[in-house]
Amino acid sequence: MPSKDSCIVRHFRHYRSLSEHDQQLVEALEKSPLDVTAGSQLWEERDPANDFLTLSEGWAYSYRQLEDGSRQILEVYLPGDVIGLREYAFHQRLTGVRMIEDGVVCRFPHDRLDDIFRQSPNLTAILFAMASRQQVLLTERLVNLSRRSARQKLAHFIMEMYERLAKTAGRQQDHALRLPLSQEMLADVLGLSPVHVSRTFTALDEEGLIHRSRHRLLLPDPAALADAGQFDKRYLADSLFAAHR
Amino acid sequence: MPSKDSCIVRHFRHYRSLSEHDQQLVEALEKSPLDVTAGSQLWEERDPANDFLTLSEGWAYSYRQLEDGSRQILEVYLPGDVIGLREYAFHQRLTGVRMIEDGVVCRFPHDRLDDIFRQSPNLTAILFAMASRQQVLLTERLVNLSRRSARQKLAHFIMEMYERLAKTAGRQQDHALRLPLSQEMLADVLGLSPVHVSRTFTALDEEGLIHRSRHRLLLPDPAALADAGQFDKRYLADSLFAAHR
DNA sequence: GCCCCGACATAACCTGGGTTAACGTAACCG
DNA sequence: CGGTTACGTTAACCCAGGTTATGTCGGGGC
Repeated sequence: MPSKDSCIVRHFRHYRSLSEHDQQLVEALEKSPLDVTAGSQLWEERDPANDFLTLSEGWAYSYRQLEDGSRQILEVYLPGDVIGLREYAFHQRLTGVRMIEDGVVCRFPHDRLDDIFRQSPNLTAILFAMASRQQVLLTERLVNLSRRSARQKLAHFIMEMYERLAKTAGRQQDHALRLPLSQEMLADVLGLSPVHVSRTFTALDEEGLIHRSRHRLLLPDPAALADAGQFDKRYLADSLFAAHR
Repeated sequence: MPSKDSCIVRHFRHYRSLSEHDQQLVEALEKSPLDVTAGSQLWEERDPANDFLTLSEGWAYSYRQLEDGSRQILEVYLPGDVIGLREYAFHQRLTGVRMIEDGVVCRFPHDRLDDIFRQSPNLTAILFAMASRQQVLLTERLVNLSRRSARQKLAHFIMEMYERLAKTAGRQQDHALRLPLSQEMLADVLGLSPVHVSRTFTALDEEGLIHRSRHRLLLPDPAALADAGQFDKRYLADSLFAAHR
């Protein structure tokens, strides 16, 4: 038993406090940690879908590969996220998942989720909240993709990452973030070409909205960047009332 | 008690069989049916989010209104769908929802869901499967929006509706569907301008991939249309194994 | 029968971002 | 320390789809 809560347990606690029994159930999900290296494939489209992953360390992403060779990145996962909830009702994976950097993951089977449904309505609600949150993130990404200009897309995505990281890392109000994505990956997230990502980055830089050095970004004025990207953080404000009874 | 199952109950049964008690729980969700007219707003962005809707009759859609006046339609709901699962973990609505045609809906509070979590792991799994399915639909729409041409987008959307309707209506293998959406709404679904929807419709028509009369569509060769839209129905193949134990 | 109105069609013109391709630059490696 | 490789930059050119504007058609009211 770890002296400090794992990031998964912390993620669950974000929604509601856990009973002793709940905590044991959650910790059981992390029984078999697995080291994975940057770029390694956690699963592939059409693989049988019988389990989920908890991401303990490192970043990951899910994507769809299209017939014409292009690729759409659907979601970027940070430590603490549960991967694969999407495919609970499917027998095949519909998306691939890869690590962005070295990290640690834990697999647990769909059946384990059914155990939780039976044993803890509290954890069930938390998991439902996580699914809800992921759907909302996806919704916002969809809007970002279809209705915003390249400049807005990039600004919005940076702000999303900035806010999500602030939450995980406990409010790093330092106006900076590490974004370990290549411009090619950003292009695949935002539905742009890598070339145009570069152009847009340069433009934001020249306007003084961001400052770049390697994979580190400085945001001199996050509010201005949020404005440039029509970023409204309400969609990240997920929470759950305390369990009644 | 209705002599025939309601479409909600049928939707639940699609995933797994229901015990007597389960069925009563589901039917309780439809206690207060409400007639609603075409175009009426079921909820608005920023409304307090304390309940869900079951859609018993008619079509509905959810959307986001952007600052610049444009609108993105996120999802089209058909009879039997549960609306609002997305916002379970939020206290505010993040999207508006409107009826496309006259219909019947039933509201039930978030708390009712917690009751279900406590009383029926079986129904819980079904609801989780529904959330999973919705996330997958959203994922596919996202890919459609960001990576496909206007022609592909329209063909894909028509095929999606064709297949979804086939499931609800019990395989209407008649190569036809009723699509009660104006071209303006289609534009807002597909991230196109109404003008270009018209152009694209005409093009598909001239190629003989579809045939139009009012809101009725004929698909002389669904397979060809699916091909034109890179439509792969795997993402609609949601199901759940029988409950074990 | 005439007017109105909303939904769709068609054409001319414009633009944001794609494409291609050449070039810089940094990290790594033998 | 020169070569390789991956990643980012910059510029020239192009096109899918947006915009604007005008026209058509069908249905409802009177």
